[in-house]
Amino acid sequence: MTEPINTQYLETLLGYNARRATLHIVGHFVHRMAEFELKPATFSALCLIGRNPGITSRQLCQTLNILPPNMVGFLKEFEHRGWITRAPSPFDGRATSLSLTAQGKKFIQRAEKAAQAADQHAAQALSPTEFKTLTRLLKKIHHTAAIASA
Amino acid sequence: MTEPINTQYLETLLGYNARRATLHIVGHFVHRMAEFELKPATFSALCLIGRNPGITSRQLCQTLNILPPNMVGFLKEFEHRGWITRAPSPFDGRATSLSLTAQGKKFIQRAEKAAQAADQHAAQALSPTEFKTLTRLLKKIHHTAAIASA
DNA sequence: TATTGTTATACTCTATAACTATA
DNA sequence: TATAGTTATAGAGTATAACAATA
Repeated sequence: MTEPINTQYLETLLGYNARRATLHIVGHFVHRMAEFELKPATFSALCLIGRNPGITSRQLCQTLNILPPNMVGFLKEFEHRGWITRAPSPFDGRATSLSLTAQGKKFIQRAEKAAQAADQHAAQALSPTEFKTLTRLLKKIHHTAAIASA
Repeated sequence: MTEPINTQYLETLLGYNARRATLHIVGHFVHRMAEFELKPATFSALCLIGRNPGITSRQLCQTLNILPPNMVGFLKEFEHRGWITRAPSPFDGRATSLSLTAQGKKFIQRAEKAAQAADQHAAQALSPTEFKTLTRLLKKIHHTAAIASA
């Protein structure tokens, strides 16, 4: 060990801090959600189906910024595990209407509790007020993208 | 188009917002830094070498949480482009001591300006105070990891 | 002609195993 | 015996091209 490494400049950058913090938070998430075999993308997709019964694959993709070919495997897995059902959309014969099964509802309910616990654990250095502030400012950032692409 | 998608629950989660915001910020970064052919990891590595002359590959890896095999290609590229020099470490015959060349210093100086501009552009929805608050809270989060692993 | 869901595939990023030379 | 740097390679995550069915 020689001298400590100077990281001061990098830590003035929003991008650097955002990337490092997200790696930390997602790391906790993946660790805690391992028992559910859910990762950020699959967890988010299941949550959205639960709160938006009848949502189509394309709507899921647009909302989560996932490309359609990469969603196919997720939905196949969800169906295979008995968490979702696919029905022809009543509005569009090309689309499929996604909903949670009773089993899927129970499962995601438990997973959502674990996700919140993972959040809290990853952000244990923050006060409740700081947690809320951080969440609000992050939301503000990624909502810029949604407005810009509308 | 049927009804709008409800994302309210997901947006209460720190992990979801952090991931989406970081994808937004890093997206801007990569776009703006394309002319320099630098991505987050290579940019950070060059910044650290610039501010820590004589740093070793291993120290770079530990500081940036990059695995040694994945650093090899970066350093090879930096050397090939004439941005860094490698010298045997005076402290340890196994290690190599990294420094920027005059050309590398000029290059990273321009790149750092562009990185700051990318940051500002990605966070244009935030006031200067909010920008500082967000940076501070993100730093607090990923510093937890550093302390926990010490 | 455009869009949904899909297959196949390529590319990038990250991770593991094993080697060499030095400590 | 342990560590620094390296090679080769495997695994995720993400991206593009092209197709059948429907609009």
